[in-house]
Amino acid sequence: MEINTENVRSQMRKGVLEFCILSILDKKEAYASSIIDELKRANMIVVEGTLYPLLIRLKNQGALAYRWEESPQGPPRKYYCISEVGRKLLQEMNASWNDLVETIKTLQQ
Amino acid sequence: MEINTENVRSQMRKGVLEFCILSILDKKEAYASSIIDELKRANMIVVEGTLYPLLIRLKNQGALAYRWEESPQGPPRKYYCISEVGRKLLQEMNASWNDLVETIKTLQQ
DNA sequence: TTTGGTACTTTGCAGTACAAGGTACTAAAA
DNA sequence: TTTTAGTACCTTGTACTGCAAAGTACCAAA
Repeated sequence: MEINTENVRSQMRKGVLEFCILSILDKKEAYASSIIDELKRANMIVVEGTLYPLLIRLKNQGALAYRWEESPQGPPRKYYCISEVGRKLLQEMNASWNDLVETIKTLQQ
Repeated sequence: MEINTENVRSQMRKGVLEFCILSILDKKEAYASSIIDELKRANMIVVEGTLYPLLIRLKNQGALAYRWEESPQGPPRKYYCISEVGRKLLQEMNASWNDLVETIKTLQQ
């Protein structure tokens, strides 16, 4: 078996992606492609097949809402925004993330 | 659907667990139960059914080796220690982790 | 010889991310 | 008019990871 750096990173992304999406949408509403662009800028590569189901999942949980908007070019866009439930979830994720960072620090001493 | 804090934390642990195990074994060799104890102290709850397969996986990848040792009480223990391959893997995981922490910081600004 | 504690192992399931392919709308080029 | 390129959304099947639950085995004390 070989060591695969990409897989290591991919596995670490698990469970953090939702946190990232909510963080992005906490600042301003956005549609899928623009979210992917922002994640890319932050060095977090994510593909469509990952993001779309995730957005739908969060919407079904009541953490997000969306509205359609015409695009200046191309098909209409689905703009997502965070809800009250989503903000609450984001707070919990923030706490969980900070705990995890502390845990790792502890283990490395 | 309900928001489940435990699930949030559990998902975040994914992909980080291997990193934690390697970090622990990088300091000193240990057997499964003692690893679980150390993780618990660091606030990272992990159960046997998770840890044992993970240790076997890492051993099959060549990242770990083990030796049997008699226990003062009870059945013999399987002491694991990190290998050269494991150290290399740990270095990569360290880099990936630091990148991820930076990424999250970026997204929260 | 039975009970309780320690330790290792396996099987089946659930959740997440990815790869790959598909649909549909718009506008510009042929 | 038809074709092509670009944008955007969606779905299906697969791989990997962690967890719950149950099982095996060793040892010592009651």
